Amino acid sequence: MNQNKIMTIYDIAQEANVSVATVSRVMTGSAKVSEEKREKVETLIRKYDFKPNALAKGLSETKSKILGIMVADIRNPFYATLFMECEKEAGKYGYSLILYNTLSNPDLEVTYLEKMISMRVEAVIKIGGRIDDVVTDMEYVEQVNKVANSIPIVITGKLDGADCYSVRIDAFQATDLVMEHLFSLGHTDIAMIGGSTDTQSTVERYMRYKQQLRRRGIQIRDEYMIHHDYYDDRGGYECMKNLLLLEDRPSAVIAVNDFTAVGAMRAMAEAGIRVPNDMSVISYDDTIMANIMIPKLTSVSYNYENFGQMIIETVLKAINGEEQPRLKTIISELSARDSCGPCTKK
Amino acid sequence: MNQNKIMTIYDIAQEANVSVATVSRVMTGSAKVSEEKREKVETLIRKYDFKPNALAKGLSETKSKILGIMVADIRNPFYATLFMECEKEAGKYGYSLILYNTLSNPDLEVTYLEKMISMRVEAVIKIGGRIDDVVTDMEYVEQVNKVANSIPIVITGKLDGADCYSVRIDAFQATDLVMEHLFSLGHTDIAMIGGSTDTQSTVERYMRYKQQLRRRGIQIRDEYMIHHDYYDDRGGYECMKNLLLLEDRPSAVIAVNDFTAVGAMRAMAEAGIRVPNDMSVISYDDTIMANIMIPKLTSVSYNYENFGQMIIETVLKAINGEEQPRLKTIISELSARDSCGPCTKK
DNA sequence: TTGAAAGCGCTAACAC
DNA sequence: GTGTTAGCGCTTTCAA
Repeated sequence: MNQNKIMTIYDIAQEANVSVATVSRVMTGSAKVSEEKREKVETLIRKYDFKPNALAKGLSETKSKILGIMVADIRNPFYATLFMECEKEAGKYGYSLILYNTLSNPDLEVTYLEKMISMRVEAVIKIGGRIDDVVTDMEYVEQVNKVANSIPIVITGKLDGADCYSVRIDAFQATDLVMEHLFSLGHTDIAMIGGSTDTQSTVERYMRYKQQLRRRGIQIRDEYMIHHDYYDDRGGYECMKNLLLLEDRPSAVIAVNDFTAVGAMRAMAEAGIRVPNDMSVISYDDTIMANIMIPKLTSVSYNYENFGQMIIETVLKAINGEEQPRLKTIISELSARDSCGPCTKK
Repeated sequence: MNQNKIMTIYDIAQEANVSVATVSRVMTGSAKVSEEKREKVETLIRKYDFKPNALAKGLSETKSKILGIMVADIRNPFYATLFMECEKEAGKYGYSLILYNTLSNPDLEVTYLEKMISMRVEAVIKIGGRIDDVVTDMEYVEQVNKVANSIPIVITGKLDGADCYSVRIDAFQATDLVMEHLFSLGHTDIAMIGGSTDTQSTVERYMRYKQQLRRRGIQIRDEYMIHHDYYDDRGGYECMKNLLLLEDRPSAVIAVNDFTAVGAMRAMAEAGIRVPNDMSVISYDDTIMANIMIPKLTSVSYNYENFGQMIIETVLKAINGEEQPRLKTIISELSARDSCGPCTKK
């Protein structure tokens, strides 16, 4: 195995007694070629299973046909699903995706950004991560903008001085869905748990949550809002532990993502609290986990396929220099399942 | 944004009054350069934030510094985790990963294989997928071998005529762990569910399961072995539904992966069967799901970090043409958690 | 040390 | 239609 001479168009051209230009033409279909020569060339291509060198092609055309995509952690089903949809859509246009996991490591973000530049990816897609920090780190934004200067960047977070396109979930609309669902079930004592105060999308959820309570004339209780640095099950577990310390417990709990809900439900199970009989749980993202839990989680759902398509569409337009809005918005739906029930609190 | 002239070594060379060769030398450190010129060049590099074109570099050196990786479905935490570890390890050596999801679509597998060749990835990593089919599709293997002819391929499945390197889990050893654990808890009526008869690794698990029963003089019952085409929670759910139809139910159930276990546990919950009091559940892969379930799943665990490292190590050696075994083996450990208990069946 | 120039494999402008 | 050739941006002999 390994090493049986790799073919080039020169080899093909020679054996076919034509010029490399002709070979190139039949490969790309960029110009007319006589039936006869085309036949000959195509036969050889098949014979040798010739695959043109994408690096050379990329170099020559100054387009790599590669997109770079950075996610916080591909093990999170939210990211994985979105990645897949992006891949599917990008594939239709001949693009391949280089994936980088930043693991929320600022240094890695920068390192990877540089790698992508070197690789001459035609656009970078950033899903989550530092760009969504509430307090904008100007130094970082500057880094990003330096890149954006030559390569289009599409993010799923907020903009705030960053020179990118944004395709993001409308956190307000999503939260309205949650609140209305809970209200319709008679809940008024509602808590919100998980998520960091550093993350814009989280902050917006809390903001809207408070607005909605206020609108209904329901008192806002600080002890019903519990943040956590980690968006994993541990975070949810700890938040819920704290919540359960309260004398007057809520009848419903909103978790900022499925992971958090999962952790919360563990804490509840340990405390002998039944979902949804004793307490309702609702969350965001509608990942695979929502379906897996017992009871199944009611969760805010996005049309991931649309989401991915919109990202890629934005990428493509940006690459082609087409005019388009800087900010596009994804609206959510509610996947009502089994973790929410009527308010039973007297 | 977009387009402020991208620099090349020519631009740098010109402004520094040196030749491109010199610039190249300071970038790669491939040869001595006078302190003075080096300074000048480095200053300019920093000034313009110059990043060399990886495509040109790749073309020139005929090495892309890219690895292609094909997984069945990145949404499966098993694949996601392994991907991440590979990325981490590959990054140490300057490699980036292009990820492709085959979604078990044979056509896609071939398409992606071709893309990788074009991209001149230095090696391809295949995790799961058709190469692990029990009945070897000779046509497909031929396809693979044609690739392997010029690019090293590392798989996690069986070989069987495929000209690749394999880093795989020892299914026998893993299953021994499972059986011993169950035996030690007093179980003898043990079922195995999920997984397709088309998949080698699954078949091996069933095989060893039977061997172990036989060894202990326990009767093998066909109705205790239920296969399913899908390795997801639905598969597990349906298998368990069937199992529960039985008059004489097992006291413990082995699921071929966490997903299957999860689905099975749903069916059990619906039937009012408590885990582990009424029935024990154990599975393979120890993904995030194992930790999330209530009760937490006992599952066969691999050291994913080692796994990833071994894959990359194999890749690297293959790229460098170093001699190495065709088959390397990953041994498993058991993560004992809460889903298995002593046998309570009278 | 340093520079000139060939070469990596492909595309596209140009001339025939 | 078809071939020649000049890039694309970098590395690496080969001389000097």
